Amino acid sequence: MSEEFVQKEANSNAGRVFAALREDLLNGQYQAGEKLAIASLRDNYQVGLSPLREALSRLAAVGLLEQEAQRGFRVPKLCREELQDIVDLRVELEGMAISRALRYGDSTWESEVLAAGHRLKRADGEGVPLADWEHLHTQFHAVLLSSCQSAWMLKFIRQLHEQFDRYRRQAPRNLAMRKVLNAQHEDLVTLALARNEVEIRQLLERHIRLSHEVALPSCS
Amino acid sequence: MSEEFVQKEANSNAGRVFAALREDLLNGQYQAGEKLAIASLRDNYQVGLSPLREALSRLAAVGLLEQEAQRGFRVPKLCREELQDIVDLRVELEGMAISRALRYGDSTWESEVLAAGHRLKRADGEGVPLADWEHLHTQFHAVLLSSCQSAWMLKFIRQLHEQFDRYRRQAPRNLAMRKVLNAQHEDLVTLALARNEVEIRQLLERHIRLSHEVALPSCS
DNA sequence: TGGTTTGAAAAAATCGATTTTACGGAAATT
DNA sequence: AATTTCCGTAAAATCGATTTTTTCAAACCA
Repeated sequence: MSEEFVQKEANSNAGRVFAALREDLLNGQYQAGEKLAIASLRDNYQVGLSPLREALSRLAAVGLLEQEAQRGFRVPKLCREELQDIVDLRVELEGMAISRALRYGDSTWESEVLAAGHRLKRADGEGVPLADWEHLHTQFHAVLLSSCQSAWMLKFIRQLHEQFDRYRRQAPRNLAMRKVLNAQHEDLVTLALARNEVEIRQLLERHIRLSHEVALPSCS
Repeated sequence: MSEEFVQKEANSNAGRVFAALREDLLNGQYQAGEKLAIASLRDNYQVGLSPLREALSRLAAVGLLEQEAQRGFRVPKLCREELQDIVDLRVELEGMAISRALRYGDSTWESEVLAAGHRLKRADGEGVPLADWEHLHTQFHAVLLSSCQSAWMLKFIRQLHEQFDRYRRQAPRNLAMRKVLNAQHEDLVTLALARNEVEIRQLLERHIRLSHEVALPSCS
């Protein structure tokens, strides 16, 4: 997770409970479709109602929760059609972003891509907690596109990744595909440093669509 | 404005103050860069601190406000680079959306496009409040893309329109360009009903980039 | 019996008071 | 004279109590 992000959320109860709830939602700690009992959240996360409700409002605003007036908050359901929507948009937006990232990326970006790829590969083994790998994986994809010079594109892509992770982390482990996906991460680094736009776009699309296959079983 | 939207926001103080603040922010009631005094907002909008802070949190989550921990909320500045970013993304996303809208739109969609175009044209005259025209204009563009079958694309486009309006509504009136833009709305209806994908994509891009010209003076 | 009304319990939303933190100028130190 | 420290004011953030709304089951009526 990026330092600014931690910094930004760490100084207030509202920020802390937002980050904690977000993490738990992405990890499937709450059932899809489940209604959140505000009173028990208050106890579990050790905060008052005001910061808690602020966090819930923010999560609803970015689509990690649904809010019905006077009826509280609930976890959105998972459905095939939405997953397909998310994947197709990811392909389009990340395709645009990677092209621009290759165009604008400087040598600092190159070394960050290399470093993020290395950290991700190193964490692939057995002895590393899954949560750590997830963070490094998220960060790898973020760094890869970070030099695209479009703040709004990055914002939307980040939001789509969050949504996608809700699906992927619910799906059963698939070791064979995981192996292929990990190999693709290494190839992405190589193609990025080589500034091979055509091939990296193709590979990125294959990568996203393969992730889709992995995530698909999470829908009902 | 769509019925669901009104319905959704109208039942709670948090929802009402969110809608009201959003409207005022889009209309430039608050200076770009200005820090919002929460206490006076409480008086102006006649609500307590809890629903007010929920509304502010939501607005920050969608980028209509910036939040610094322990330092309250402030209105984001307007800058050329961000406007360019927003416009380029609008061209890409709305281009994708209009193609899909033509593909999936049925006869109900056709009549909605026709109706929205008619209402917009009728409100073009002198005797109609600007706020009404703005709503009809927003709705026209929303209806045009509504049949694209991608909820996330529509969500992002809506967000970009909000941001873009912050700029456009600050810019001085430009009657000549306004006339051209209004004519384009009529052509968009014609091309949509004719399902002319190539030409409507070109026109939509011209329309967006011309709006950009109109909005540009709002920066600095 | 099927459907509607009612009322108590539960949950959500809101409020006003309290606590915590940032801000800005004056005093003090180097 | 410039920088740092201190302290009072103002603002933001949080809390717990209160109000409002929903829920659901039992009672009631047709």
